[in-house]
Amino acid sequence: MAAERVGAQVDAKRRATLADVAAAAGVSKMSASRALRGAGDVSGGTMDKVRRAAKALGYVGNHMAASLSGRRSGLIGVVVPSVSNIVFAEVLSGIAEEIEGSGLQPVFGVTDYDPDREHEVIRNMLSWNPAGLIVTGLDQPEDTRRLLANADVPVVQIMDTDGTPVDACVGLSHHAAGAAMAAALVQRGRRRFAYVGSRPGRDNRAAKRLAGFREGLARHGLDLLATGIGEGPSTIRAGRQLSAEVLERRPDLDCIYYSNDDLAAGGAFHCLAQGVSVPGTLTLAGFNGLELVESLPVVVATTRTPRREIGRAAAQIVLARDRTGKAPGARRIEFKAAIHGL
Amino acid sequence: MAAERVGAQVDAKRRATLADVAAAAGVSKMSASRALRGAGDVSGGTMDKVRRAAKALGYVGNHMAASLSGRRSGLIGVVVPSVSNIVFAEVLSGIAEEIEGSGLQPVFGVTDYDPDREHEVIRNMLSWNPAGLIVTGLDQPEDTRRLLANADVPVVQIMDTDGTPVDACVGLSHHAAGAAMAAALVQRGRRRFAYVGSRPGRDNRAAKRLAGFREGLARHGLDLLATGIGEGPSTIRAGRQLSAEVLERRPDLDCIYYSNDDLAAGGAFHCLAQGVSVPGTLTLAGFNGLELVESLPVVVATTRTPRREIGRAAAQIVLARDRTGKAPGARRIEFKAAIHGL
DNA sequence: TCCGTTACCGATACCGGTACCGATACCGGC
DNA sequence: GCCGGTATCGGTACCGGTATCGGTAACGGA
Repeated sequence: MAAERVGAQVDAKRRATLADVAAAAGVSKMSASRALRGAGDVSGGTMDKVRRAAKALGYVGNHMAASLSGRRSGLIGVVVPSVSNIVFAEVLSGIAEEIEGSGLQPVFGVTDYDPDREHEVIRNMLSWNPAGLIVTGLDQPEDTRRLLANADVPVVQIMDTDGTPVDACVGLSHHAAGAAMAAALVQRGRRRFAYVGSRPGRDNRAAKRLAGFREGLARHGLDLLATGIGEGPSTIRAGRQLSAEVLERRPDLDCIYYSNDDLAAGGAFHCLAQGVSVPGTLTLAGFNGLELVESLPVVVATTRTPRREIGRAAAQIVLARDRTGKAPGARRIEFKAAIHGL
Repeated sequence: MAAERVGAQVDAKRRATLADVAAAAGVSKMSASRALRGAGDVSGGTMDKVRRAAKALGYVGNHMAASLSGRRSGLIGVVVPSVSNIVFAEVLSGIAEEIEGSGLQPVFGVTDYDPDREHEVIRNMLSWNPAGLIVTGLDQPEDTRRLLANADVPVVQIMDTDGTPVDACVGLSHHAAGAAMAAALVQRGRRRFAYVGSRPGRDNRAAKRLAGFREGLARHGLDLLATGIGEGPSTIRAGRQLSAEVLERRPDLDCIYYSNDDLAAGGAFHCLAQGVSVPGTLTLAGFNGLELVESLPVVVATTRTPRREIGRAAAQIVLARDRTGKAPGARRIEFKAAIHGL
């Protein structure tokens, strides 16, 4: 008894389907499908009969069905350790920017730096059979790598290039970044170093930077005089606290290298509060090149990382593969990390 | 010629399907399906024959098919104006936290504060027929509201409660927050106010705060003596710059209210660099309660907003609806915004 | 012994699209 | 008037799962 309402919402509740649109336009499902997605072989007349019908019915389409039917999925999986970290948020932002208008949608999963959860999240992503997968880091355990390798989708590992990607990678060498910072600091006359970081073992890119940093120091016969390692997450507050502790233990330091800019900002705040002259008496160096650090009222060194660009480049690789089918394309994109504030 | 390899990967390339698993386990697709997702009516024996087969084949499943077939979709759409803004990133984080383990995946869209793009993004989300939609803000244009209202999915509008939600909303009253901050500042003896914000017209929650703030001042017969409005995004740098400008025009100010904490932090940095005593000579007030502001070496007032909790609450509403089918549940959750630093 | 339950399983019909390929109509050229 | 070609269209068979429901076997009670 609701069947005669042809032009209106087909049924008070049920969403209009392609079949409804086709019926309303008086053509077949196929023609409607072709017309709506602009695939060839449709006459102008049919075209706008269908368009009109679709609009009248408020047709929305169903990506699920489209993805199941055609091969292409329209979803791109993004796996990051954390979203509340501005660094990854900006990567996401770059990805979103790049795929804007491509018809793809980013779906994300958060691992919280836990390898098991990462495995689970990736597995879950795969079951959406996405057009591509962007995952953070290069050091997945073997079973996760297998999972990625066997999945028949482009996989881009981001942030890091110190290692061998499963498929493609976009990022920078953290080892080199650490070493470069050490070299630059030594060149500026710094000799008495400490390192401040947090949650050892969770973020192995930070570990690579530290390793590089120590090697850099070692090349000049130097080593760290102290380290301050926090248990909690890398916050400004933690940076402030750890800096205070480390400086109390070794008041003779002339430089602190932080595992990231949040901690470094905390160090700067500590120095501002204590009247320690930065970078004169004490030089501080972080990592990431956050806006925060670069606008501080004192100069703090940092390594700028092109987060948005990494996101964009990764998305580009996926997009390219998605269009060309299976072209290998870029396998490894390494951005150079510029030191700022020295 | 590859057909005889039964126990191995079915075909070098093609992913194993449920049918493959079922065949390998010697049961029907249905039994395999039931076994794998733990839906009742499966014997223990069948259960692990299937489990074993699935593991042997490296079966991953296909959410697309499941979502198309069953009614439930497994995707939850999140629409935010920006991800690189830590505020929204934390909301995302709360959402991800809450739906962890529920089998749902968040898929996000970025509107960049553009209503047209928002409409497009929401439309696009809808075509994934998600289990729910979480969109930022309460002030969508009429056609977007219709789109949301007609969609047969739970819709939660977040961040704001000053207005009428399409379905449900979770957030806080920005108008009240602005007014409360004005009252608190006046009570602390401040009289000569300026406002610093950016990009007028883009962020209408900021506009609501400003309106509330002015009303709060008006209640004491006061008004803003100056405003500094930036053209670009709200960055620390912009805050620093705008603060300098406003103070140059009106050196007699005793308080600046910022549209958010990023700008306020910039103000604090300006004061630190210029040796202006904060909050003695000049009181600064921001909005959001970012960690950054609360760990500054000077005290800056701010309104704490429960971003992660907003995300969680919104996700909870969607989850509840998803399980119970169509229970109305909470329609409006208003968090109180606490002032900090005064 | 027979029947009603209960527990488990499988055939079938979809879900809403798209790929593939065959059908039809219309055209110009011979 | 017939033929081949081009431009459009539609029928059909899926994509890979799940809901539904009917069927079978095992089991307990009368």
